[in-house]
Amino acid sequence: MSQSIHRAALVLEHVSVRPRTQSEIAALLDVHRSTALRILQTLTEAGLTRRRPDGTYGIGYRLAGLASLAAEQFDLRDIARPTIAELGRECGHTIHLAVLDGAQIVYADKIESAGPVRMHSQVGQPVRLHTSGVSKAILAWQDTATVDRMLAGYEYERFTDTTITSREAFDADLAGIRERGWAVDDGEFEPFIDCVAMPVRDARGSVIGAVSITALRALADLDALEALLPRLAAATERISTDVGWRP
Amino acid sequence: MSQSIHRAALVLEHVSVRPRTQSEIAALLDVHRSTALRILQTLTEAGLTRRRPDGTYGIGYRLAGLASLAAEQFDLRDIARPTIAELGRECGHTIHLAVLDGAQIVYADKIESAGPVRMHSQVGQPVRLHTSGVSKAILAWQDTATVDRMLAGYEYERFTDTTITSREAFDADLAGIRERGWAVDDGEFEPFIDCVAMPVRDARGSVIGAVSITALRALADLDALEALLPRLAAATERISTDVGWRP
DNA sequence: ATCTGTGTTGCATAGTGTGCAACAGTCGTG
DNA sequence: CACGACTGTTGCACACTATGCAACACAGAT
Repeated sequence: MSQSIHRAALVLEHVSVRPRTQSEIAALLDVHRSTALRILQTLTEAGLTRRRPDGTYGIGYRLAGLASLAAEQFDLRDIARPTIAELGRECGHTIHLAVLDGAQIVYADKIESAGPVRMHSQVGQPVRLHTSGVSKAILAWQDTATVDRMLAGYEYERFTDTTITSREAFDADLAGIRERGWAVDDGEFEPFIDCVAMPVRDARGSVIGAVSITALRALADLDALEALLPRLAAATERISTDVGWRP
Repeated sequence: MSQSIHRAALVLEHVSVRPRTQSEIAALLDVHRSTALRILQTLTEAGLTRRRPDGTYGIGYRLAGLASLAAEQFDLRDIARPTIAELGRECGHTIHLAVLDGAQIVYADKIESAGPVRMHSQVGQPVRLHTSGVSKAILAWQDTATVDRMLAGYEYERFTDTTITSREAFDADLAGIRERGWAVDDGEFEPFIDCVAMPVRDARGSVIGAVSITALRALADLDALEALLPRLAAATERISTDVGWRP
């Protein structure tokens, strides 16, 4: 590993939190002031940091430019796949990854269970917003304007006795999800198929996706699924960390 | 300057365009394969690059995370100020910088001319969309949904004989702007005050702002302002480059 | 089975990144 | 206004790290 490059990366971490003076950087890295200056000069020449008018160093515009250029490479699905595969192996149920994709939520990935039942959810297809755990785990943490936009004209079609059929009831459900940190689908779309779901966050803490564990009630009822919440929490925290979120 | 850190920055530039193999990186940097591997290993450990399942290296999620964390530091106004100040000195007229700010366009900065006339545009205030050069230079390159959203319910108030007073005429004007690359305000808000404006782009080429040169017609008519277009083009290209755009 | 290209590792050393001393500039205090 | 403290900057000697090399492992093509 390259010590100099590692130090440069640490500089970027520190200045991304807030702009820092050269002496602060020297102290944080435990190096001499002249060493800090040279690291900052090189990073600034590359556009990764910039010297602000007040003499502090902040993140440079080119760093944002690089992230933008590479936007197509950031596929949550790729990064989440090993983690949800492991979760599927551990608990033996169907695992879904869904992502917020513009104004809709789509299934991004799916780990089929080894059991006799196949869930008919399809990767790439939109998620039904009012019944599925993943969509509720995403919507619960979106701002009101986004939720309003996504639910404008939405039809709360009844599928089973537990289907939510009004915006008021849906909002109440989302409030409960925010409170406890996870969502459920209590046979709301198909009788006897339940799931639990938790959100995936990006670097800024915004919810960009969700992962769920789904099972036929005869194999694992909601209590059994809720017992898996610690594993689900570990998986979504791992995925969030992998895409840049820090607790 | 640190050669190692400079090389790391070059690696980031190259892999942001598209994912690359380790050997490609070695060739691009003109270093040994083992050197390229160690640079990539250090960047990957820091999350700035990541090794994809196919063995190539792309930009890492943490880089996007750093840019997100630092989003509040990216103030187009700060970066544009020296360039528009120089443009103002060179041509002796009033210079405006406007930015796309959510669903509106606002004046972000203004360089007053040394002449007797003061434009009453105010930094921080919204721009009148159908008459000003900067707003048209921004709107011309927004997607239809954005333009529709911004112009929903908009009142095309007539101020002078040249004011545009319909959405159809406005759209035709925007089409002309796209074709020639710059916008004008031909006394559309106040008689005898004209301007030319050009767009500012971000790293992905999206138009995020515009710069204009405004003058009293008695001092510089539209022909005189159009003669300044090369200087205006150089200024907007400089600002765009400074915020990460590459031709 | 063989060849080629790519990825990886341990190691010696070329050469770079480092800290130091000295200097310059700024700001607060008396 | 002078002084001290702190921060920023530069040239330089050298400590030590980043480098290329050789050797090896592996995958894919022939």
